[in-house]
Amino acid sequence: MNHNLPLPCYICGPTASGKSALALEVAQRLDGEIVNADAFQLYRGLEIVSAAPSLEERGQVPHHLYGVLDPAESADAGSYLRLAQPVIGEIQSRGKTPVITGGSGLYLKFLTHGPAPLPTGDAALRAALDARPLADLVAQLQALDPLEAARTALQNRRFVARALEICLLTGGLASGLRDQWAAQTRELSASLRGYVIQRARDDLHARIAARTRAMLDGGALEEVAALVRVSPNCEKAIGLREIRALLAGDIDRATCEGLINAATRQYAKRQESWFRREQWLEPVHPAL
RNA sequence: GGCUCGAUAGCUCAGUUGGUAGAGCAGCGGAUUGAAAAUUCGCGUGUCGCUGGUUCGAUCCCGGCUCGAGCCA
Repeated sequence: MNHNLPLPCYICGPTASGKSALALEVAQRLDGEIVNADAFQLYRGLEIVSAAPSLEERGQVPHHLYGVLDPAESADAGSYLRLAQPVIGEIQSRGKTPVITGGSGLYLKFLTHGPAPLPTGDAALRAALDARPLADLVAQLQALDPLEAARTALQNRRFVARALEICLLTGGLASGLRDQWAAQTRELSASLRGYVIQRARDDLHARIAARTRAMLDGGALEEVAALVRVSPNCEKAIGLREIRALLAGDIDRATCEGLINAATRQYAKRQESWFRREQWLEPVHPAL
């Protein structure tokens, strides 16, 4: 590691906690540039629904990796890492501080702790695995890699299929590869710096409700209506399904708003769980 | 005004032939290294509308009251 390069600064927190605004402040103070770490703000044409920074905000400080993917493309933590690393390196090489901000915990984790030596997901294999009963997958994983099976939440189809996928793709043991990564990543947190925004639940929920309303009033319907081809990956953005149902006349506006709020609150809760474990993050409690 | 039905968790409701009650959703907590705004695990949070009566014991049975829905006037 080159110690002359500015160390990145991470700004984390649940959705609607005010990450973009804080990142802007930090970037201005540190002479930095902002790098997106949000799985959905990567997509073009999803700016409103994904609550990406406004053009006005982007004008104040250079922003990177916003709207760089077509909605028809799919992404994953690995492809994000390959996208982000050169951008971050380039910012550092110019003597600027990368201010990395976003709510996608797994993507951030790839950045901070590196990828495990595991194969990329294989769409065809996944389709084949998805077609089989969970009990089958569990039995096969237990046969191929009993240690991995013991460590896996066997009710979670995703996790079982992924573990099995690794074994089948590598012809080896998923558990062994994961151990390798765990060993090399143990001391990394010490050299990281970053902040996590923490807000009282009531406050966060109020901010979520206000933001949802502003989205629906501010062009989200038109944005969703304009989406043509959307990858299964991008399809999962909160708000897409709900706004489509509204556009189709299946639900009314109040119902749509309520559904989006609930989904967003649940997402925010999962994010808080994730970031709570990242003990290297320093909590920040913004004044209202 | 009369009759009927309903009133149980934050919401929608189930249930107890009388022994203080349980589902879904919401909520809360957890897991989580290539789908992650995904996926998944755990947790019931309650003056059973109010008030008398019967009973060893009432959320349940009976009377009255209040509120809501419907029907008849």
